Amino acid sequence: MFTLSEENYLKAIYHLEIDTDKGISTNAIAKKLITKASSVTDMIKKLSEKEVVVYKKYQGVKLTNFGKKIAANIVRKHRLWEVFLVEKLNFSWDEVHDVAEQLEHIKSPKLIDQIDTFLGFPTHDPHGDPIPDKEGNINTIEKSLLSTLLKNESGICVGVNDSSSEFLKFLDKKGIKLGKQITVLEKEDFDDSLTIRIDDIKLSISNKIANNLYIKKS
Amino acid sequence: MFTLSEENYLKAIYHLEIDTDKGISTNAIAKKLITKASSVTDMIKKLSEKEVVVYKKYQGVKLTNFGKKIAANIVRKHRLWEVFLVEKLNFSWDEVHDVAEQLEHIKSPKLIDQIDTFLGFPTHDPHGDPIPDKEGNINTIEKSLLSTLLKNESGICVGVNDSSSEFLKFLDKKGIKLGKQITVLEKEDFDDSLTIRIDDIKLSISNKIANNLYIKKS
DNA sequence: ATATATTTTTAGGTTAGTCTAAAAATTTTA
DNA sequence: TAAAATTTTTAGACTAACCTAAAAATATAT
Ligand SMILES: [Mn+2]
Ligand SMILES: [Mn+2]
Ligand SMILES: [Mn+2]
Ligand SMILES: [Mn+2]
Repeated sequence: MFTLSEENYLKAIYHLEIDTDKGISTNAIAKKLITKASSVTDMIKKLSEKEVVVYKKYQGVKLTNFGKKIAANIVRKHRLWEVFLVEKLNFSWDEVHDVAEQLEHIKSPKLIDQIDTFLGFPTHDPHGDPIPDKEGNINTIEKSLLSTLLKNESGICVGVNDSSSEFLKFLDKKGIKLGKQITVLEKEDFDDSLTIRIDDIKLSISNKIANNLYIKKS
Repeated sequence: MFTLSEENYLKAIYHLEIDTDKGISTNAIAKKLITKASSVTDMIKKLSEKEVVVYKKYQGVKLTNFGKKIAANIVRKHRLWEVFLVEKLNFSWDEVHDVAEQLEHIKSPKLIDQIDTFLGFPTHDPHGDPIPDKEGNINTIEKSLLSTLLKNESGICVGVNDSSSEFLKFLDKKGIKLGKQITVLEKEDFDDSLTIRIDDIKLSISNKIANNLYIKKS
């Protein structure tokens, strides 16, 4: 069994491994968990003892298959709880993350199974992120950052890169939701801002926004 | 804000105060929490600093009004989660307690409000225990242990005194559920066992059972 | 290639929450 | 009411999870 802190380290490493095949550096983990590198070294040694990570001094860490499974299960719980909060308890998508950070640590296999059933086996969370199955497998779909689309390309909005409350509220205000069709009408070389069409409305958005929205091209 | 451990101490004291007006002894708390008296003394000092209990050496502790409110809120969360698990997630009444012990510590006022609404503002948990309102008030009803009923008295089964999984499963097997009408047909002086009628079935139950079932006389 | 900068680890400390053993206070018994 | 038993507190230690500061290793720049 893993402590709350150990679970958070595993999850952090799991998320960091999505972008790379190399070992995850002490500093990267420290940054993600808002802690100190020395604390990370301590914890990594413990996780290594428990055989959830492989660690060689100065080389960074990698999750073992066992570690990946543990981590994926925490992510699974996190995302299922987020769906539950939005679908059943009237939370908005910018309110669920912090509560899910707590709920993901509840230990009860039956509970999460029943939540999954109750929700009708959802495949994605409210932010468009895929929900791992019980074995830890995830179904990744082909998606591109809106900022990489060319003029006249279009697709469906399927996810966010930044799921901070501020960004999500901003999207709400602009009427940008998952599932909406978006077409790039103009790209400004000057500041990389875009003019897009969504719901037959023209919208001008900055590069920062376009860099945090995922589109499934169509 | 209170730690998980502090919350468990507050809840333990809260439950122990139901049976008495006197200060709650160090040993009683240690027994309830399955810990050592010395640990209790340590924690009590901390809780006293935080003004949730009043403590004088060797005199036991009492919750302050503030402490009572905190404790009642944890009990509220515990019982609402138990209702949720039974009503919405197909848990049986003997499976919910341990999960609720974890869920009661989740910090999100909105979450518990929404669960309350989602459940239709239940007043009692699956074991017949009253759910405190947001201010910490509970609605106590007049109830008697089945063992105290006289021959030919009857009433509705409204609660259990022992909510261990073993006892609850035993009740399931015998067909004894909350809400059922129970009539005492016989009382044996010899071993204080009872013959009762429930659903037009005659049942013989030991004093130990009768001592753990609450009846609202009618 | 050597000096400089950065990253990582080690060493030593802190706090929360627990424990055992012993001392002190209170309660019970005779 | 004095001795015995019990309860409670204190003293000192331990572990998990952090921290700061310094040392060691690695990476970068000239
Ligand atoms: Mn989240
Ligand atoms: Mn999410
Ligand atoms: Mn319970
Ligand atoms: Mn209950």
